[in-house]
Amino acid sequence: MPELPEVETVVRELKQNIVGKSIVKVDELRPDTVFHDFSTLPEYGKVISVNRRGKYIIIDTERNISLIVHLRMTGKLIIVNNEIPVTKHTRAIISFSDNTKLFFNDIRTFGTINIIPGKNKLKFFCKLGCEPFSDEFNTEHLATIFTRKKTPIKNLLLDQNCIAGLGNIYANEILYSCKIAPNRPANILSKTELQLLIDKTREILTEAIKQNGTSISDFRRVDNKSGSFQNFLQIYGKDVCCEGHPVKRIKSGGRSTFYCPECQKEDIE
DNA sequence: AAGGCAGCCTGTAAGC
DNA sequence: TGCTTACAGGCTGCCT
Repeated sequence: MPELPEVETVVRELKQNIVGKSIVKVDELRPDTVFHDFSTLPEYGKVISVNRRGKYIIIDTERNISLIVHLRMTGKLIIVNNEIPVTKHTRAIISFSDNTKLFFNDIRTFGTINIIPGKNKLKFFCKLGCEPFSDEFNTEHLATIFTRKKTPIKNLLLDQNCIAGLGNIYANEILYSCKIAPNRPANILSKTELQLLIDKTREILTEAIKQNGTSISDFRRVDNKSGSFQNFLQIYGKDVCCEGHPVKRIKSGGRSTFYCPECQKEDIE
């Protein structure tokens, strides 16, 4: 599942491959993939930058148009030349003037491409929470947004309006690494635990980016290669934790939650 | 207001 | 063997 490290991996590879190329057109092969408010699709010009915000990929162009891609669960951006055929999962194609193309393949069809005027970017992302690597991600900020939130901490880690970029796998890993039980109400976490949460979040995301992300089901890089962080997972999908304790699996916020009842305390230390 | 959860979708795997 | 069912999960929107 593409989460922050997987999206960051794609963004870094796109930077090397499409910056400076002119976008000729964007074709939608399946309805409800490409969204825009233009009466006719605009001229794009060259790609001037590729960036990430949360799990969104932002492609900015010369003519001040932004293509905002969300991979959701199974979306992939694959750089291809003319010889590689469209598959039944190809939802959209971004074509460049040098005849290379960027295929947007997505088995489950939840992924989207939004084409918006650059000036609307702030509005597009206005509800999104803080970036884990930003200064805004600090204990004071977390204490503020967690106040009066009795929701399990795991659910809040997944809430993109609180923190942008975490998904189910990394939320599990971060909480195990902090020895915090996933069902702990967010508002009872201590200042020390919040700091630990911040440190471990950055540590795990940094290592995952270094490993080009986690290919636990079907994440692929732009050259269709896999990431390797799945080899370093400590709790997600495991039967026993690294201390040898049995791992418990529950549903929280409708998602599989793996935790070690021995290591992850439900009470404040 | 806040929180919980169905629904969107399709491929895979398990169960009968 | 072949059908059915459960599951995976990011995000929106509805309901309580």
